[in-house]
Amino acid sequence: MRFLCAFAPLRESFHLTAKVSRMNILAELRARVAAALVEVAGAEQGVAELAAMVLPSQDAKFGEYQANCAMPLGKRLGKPPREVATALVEKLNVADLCETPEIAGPGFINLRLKDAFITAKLQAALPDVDRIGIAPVATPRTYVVDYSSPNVAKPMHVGHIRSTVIGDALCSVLKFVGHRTISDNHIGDWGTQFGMIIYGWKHFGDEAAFAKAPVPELTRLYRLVNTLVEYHAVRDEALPAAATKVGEQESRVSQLELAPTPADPAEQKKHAKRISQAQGQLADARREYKELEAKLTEFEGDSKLKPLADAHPTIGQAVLAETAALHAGDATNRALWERFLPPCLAEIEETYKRLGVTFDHAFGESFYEDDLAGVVEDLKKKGLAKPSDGAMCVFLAGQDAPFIVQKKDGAFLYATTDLATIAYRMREWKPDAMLYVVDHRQSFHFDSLFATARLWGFDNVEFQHVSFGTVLGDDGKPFKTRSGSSVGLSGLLDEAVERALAIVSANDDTRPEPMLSTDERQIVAERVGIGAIKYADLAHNRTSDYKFSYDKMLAMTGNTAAYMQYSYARVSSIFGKGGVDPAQLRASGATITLDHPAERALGVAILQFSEALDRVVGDYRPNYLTDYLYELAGKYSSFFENCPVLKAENESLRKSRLLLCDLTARTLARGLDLLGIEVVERM
RNA sequence: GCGCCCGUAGCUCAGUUGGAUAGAGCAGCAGAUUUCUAAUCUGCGGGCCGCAGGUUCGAGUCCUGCCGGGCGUGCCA
Repeated sequence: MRFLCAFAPLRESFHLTAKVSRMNILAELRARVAAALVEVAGAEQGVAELAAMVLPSQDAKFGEYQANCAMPLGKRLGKPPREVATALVEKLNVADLCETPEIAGPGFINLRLKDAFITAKLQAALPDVDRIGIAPVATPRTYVVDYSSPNVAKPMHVGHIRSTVIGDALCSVLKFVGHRTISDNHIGDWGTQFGMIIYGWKHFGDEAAFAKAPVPELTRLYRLVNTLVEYHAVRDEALPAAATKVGEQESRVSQLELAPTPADPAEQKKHAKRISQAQGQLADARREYKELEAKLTEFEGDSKLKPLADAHPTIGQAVLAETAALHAGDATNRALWERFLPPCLAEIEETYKRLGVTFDHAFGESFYEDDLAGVVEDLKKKGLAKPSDGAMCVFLAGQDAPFIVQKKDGAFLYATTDLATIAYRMREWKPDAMLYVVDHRQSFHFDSLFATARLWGFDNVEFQHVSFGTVLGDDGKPFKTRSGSSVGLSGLLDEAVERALAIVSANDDTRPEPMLSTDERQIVAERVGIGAIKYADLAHNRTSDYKFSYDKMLAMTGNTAAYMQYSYARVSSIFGKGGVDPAQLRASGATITLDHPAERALGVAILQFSEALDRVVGDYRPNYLTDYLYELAGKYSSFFENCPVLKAENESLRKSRLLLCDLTARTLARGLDLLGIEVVERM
């Protein structure tokens, strides 16, 4: 399992071009600019790169898009940028899309879309109910997306949210854009944690408790064994090691303090800094020692645990032996494993059901059991793996630590399983890309894994560690319960829904006439609560850590699920209020006109949906989509404030605006759907 | 020690492969409600983008050094 990133994924521009979907406005403008660039400068000037410098404008006064390529091109050609810009504009054939391009500042080319073009595009999107006019990519790629990957030995917790939610969203977006996706939940069902459960069952198992509620019993065993193993590890290894470290730091500090003070002021400063750093490290070491000591004292004061620990002095090794026996085909352990696995999987499935997350496959680690020995053999045969300190290791250029594929006791590791998984996926699915949505702390593992896989022969596939940061609590430290254990996922969802219900009810109660029945409130609360957790996760840049806050994620203002869902409900309600059936309206031949600036801005925003999706795919960042949706909702609000719809001045204007509402609603709903968030018609 | 990541408004966070005057939400202040759902909207104040150099027509963004924080670093996943 991978639950437990940090380098940003490489920007592989050669993949970007292939991944970009069909002709949205931006892609079209880039193509037009590219053609002009060839005429002005010739094909050898890096046309694609220059054309990529057509970007959406940041300020409406510059039009909708701007081409920034005249400056660098001017540099290359040794001509004034404005002159180059003028030449480009002369050759630029965009009359069907834009007003006459304007040159501004040092050589920006500002492009303002024609109203007729906007309305034509919107009109074309109208009948396309599901895709809102977005055609699939011309050259689909095959993506394997590896996400969630919980450990079956213990309940899912807060650490699984990001992988599950981000992975699911990326899969949906990739698929919608037109790629082939294969989602695979690489469940941890074959590692050391199972040795713990097996050992626990053999010594502390309660048959009756298991019959009554299997998963809590297994969780109890896991926690118990884990505690006992930890006790011995702390007492015999960690604490002595911490003591040694304190001693080392003490002597280092005294050495530094006794050393003569350098005469040179700069050296003096460095010297003082070294001392203060060493002192800081000494304080850290002492604190760590005290913490371990306190842990030990607390444990030894526990009248139930201490005797158990004494009765199982070699539990750490015994657990590993159980794991090794399972891997070696021991009949008893195998039978236990087969007995324990189904209830664990059923429990996990419950959570996925609630989250609305599905997978094409859930090949756990155990699926690759039979392949592991062969993987190591092959690596040996190809000279990639060699023995070192009794283990089989792959030594990689530029890395101090080897990639260990087999332990000295013969057991395999997740490195082995991951390699077997890659081989399997390449053989069966022949993907163009393999995405691992796993937290940033495993970046070293994936660097090694990918490097090894390439050496092994899988060098014609894009490997991506789609890493993400940690979910933090209010204190800025990893989100934990007061007692220091990780927060269970299902409890987290419960609380979000509970709080959402209170908010929904309180709001509805303030109405002169409550709008929602008790049942409806419950449904809304479920969608708002779960949506809040998902959206909060997706709206943050995945590489940064973020603070988990119910209050913030459930807020009705700002970039939250509740606000987005509210926006959708508000748009939708217009149809009910006006007695308008969207399908009939679309078929009625009514046309869209753009008079008010707010209408125009909304129309352009709707057309830019596919650009947002392209950005998500390009960088594997769902927050680009939440940003887009938030902006779209903002544009709608502005439109809603300024442009009466049902009370429009005349019938054609009313219909035009209703069509804009329809497109907005569908875009919002589709966007949220791609993020795994459900909408409601009323809230 | 080495490697990776982060440092943006009082707080929580964005920042489109280097673009024009660095943006949201919250909090603060001032407004809008006989409403198309006010769970909303409008406006104001608030920033040596950690510090110092460098590259560039142009740097929050790229390079170097420093300061501060997080994570990782041979038999867990």
